[in-house]
Amino acid sequence: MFEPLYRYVQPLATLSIEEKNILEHAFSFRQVPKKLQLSQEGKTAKELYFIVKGLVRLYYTKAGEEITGYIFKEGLFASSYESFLRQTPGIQTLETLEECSLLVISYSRLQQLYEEVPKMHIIARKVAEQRFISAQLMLSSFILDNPEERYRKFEIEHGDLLLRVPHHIIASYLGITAVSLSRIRKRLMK
Amino acid sequence: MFEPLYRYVQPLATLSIEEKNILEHAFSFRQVPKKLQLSQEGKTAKELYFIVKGLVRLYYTKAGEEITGYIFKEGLFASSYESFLRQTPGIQTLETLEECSLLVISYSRLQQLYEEVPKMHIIARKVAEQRFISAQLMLSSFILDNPEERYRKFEIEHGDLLLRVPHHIIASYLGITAVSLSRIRKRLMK
DNA sequence: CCAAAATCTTTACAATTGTTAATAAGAAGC
DNA sequence: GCTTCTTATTAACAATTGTAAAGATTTTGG
Repeated sequence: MFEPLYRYVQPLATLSIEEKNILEHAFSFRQVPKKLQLSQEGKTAKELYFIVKGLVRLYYTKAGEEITGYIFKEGLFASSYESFLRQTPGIQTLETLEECSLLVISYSRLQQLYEEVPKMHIIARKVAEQRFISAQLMLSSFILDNPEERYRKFEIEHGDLLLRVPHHIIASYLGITAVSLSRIRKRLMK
Repeated sequence: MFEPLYRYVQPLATLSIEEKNILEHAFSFRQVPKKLQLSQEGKTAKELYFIVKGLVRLYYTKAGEEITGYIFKEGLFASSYESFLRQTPGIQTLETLEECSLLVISYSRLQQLYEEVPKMHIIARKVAEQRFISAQLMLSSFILDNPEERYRKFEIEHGDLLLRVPHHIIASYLGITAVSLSRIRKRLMK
């Protein structure tokens, strides 16, 4: 159950058996159904999730429409980070796209974990740095690439999601409409 | 000289006089001219900069054109983060837009600082988290807003830069061409 | 198993942006 | 001071995207 988490954390810092034990008691396992909202727009996100199995998406609401900001896969931490880190109401909603197996930790329990395992600061720093690099990479794709190029890169990096996730969700993630995505796909077929 | 740095770090963690002393010896002061490249595409970024005075921009090169990814103002840490954090060659170039007063620390010296002042892990974690939130905010503007809205938000948040930075640089930062920016500005005048 | 909802594609038209080129004004360098 | 480079705007046209609506197909839920 904890193997995927260790596979993620291991390269960031080496944990002793004792530290691993504390870690395992800090997280709780939770199985959740599809379409469950883990945190909601306007509310403060109280938990951080590590995805053992399943897909979770983060979205914004604009003019009644849901605009996807990120799609979290297995083996990643997922959260409405802005709200979670600041512990203030945010504008993001976190919702499962599939039935999910999650490892869950609350904000307060995480702060406690920082005290108990100081090494967690190093891990959290590196996780934050990685997330920042990943966000910057996505950002660069928006200023460097046009929608078609962005779709092509998505296909290469996350081709599996094209079969697991509705296309209108992927379209909004790419910053375009479902109609435009359909046109791009048709264009690239030939 | 170190006041702007403390103003930034203070809210993240309280430093003792001793820790401040170590910090001040870790950074060196450097005055640099306009248009100096602090780190270059294809090379590994060796230093992290805190901007005491001046402006620095980070850009990508595509088809011979410079596409701006970020504009760093006074009171911020600036670096080609991807390259600096991973210590591998990156695709970003960091260049001053004005004459700058900088506090400089090398990668190796920073690692040493982590050892000497463990509290630096906490500070670095929070800095990384803030940068991540800021990158995510920019990202959300690309999927939620059209270029015109993005410009309006830029005007509100960074209106001062419209007078300090050439518009074609701001245009590429907004993900549009200088021509399109000029049209948007004209449209909004009326 | 069936009705309702969700998904994907297509069409037609409007709006916006990109591209290329030309011009004019301003700043920088010698 | 003069030339050169940079910057900002505008025009004209092509290409792309957005919007709205319709239809076909698939999936979902009871």
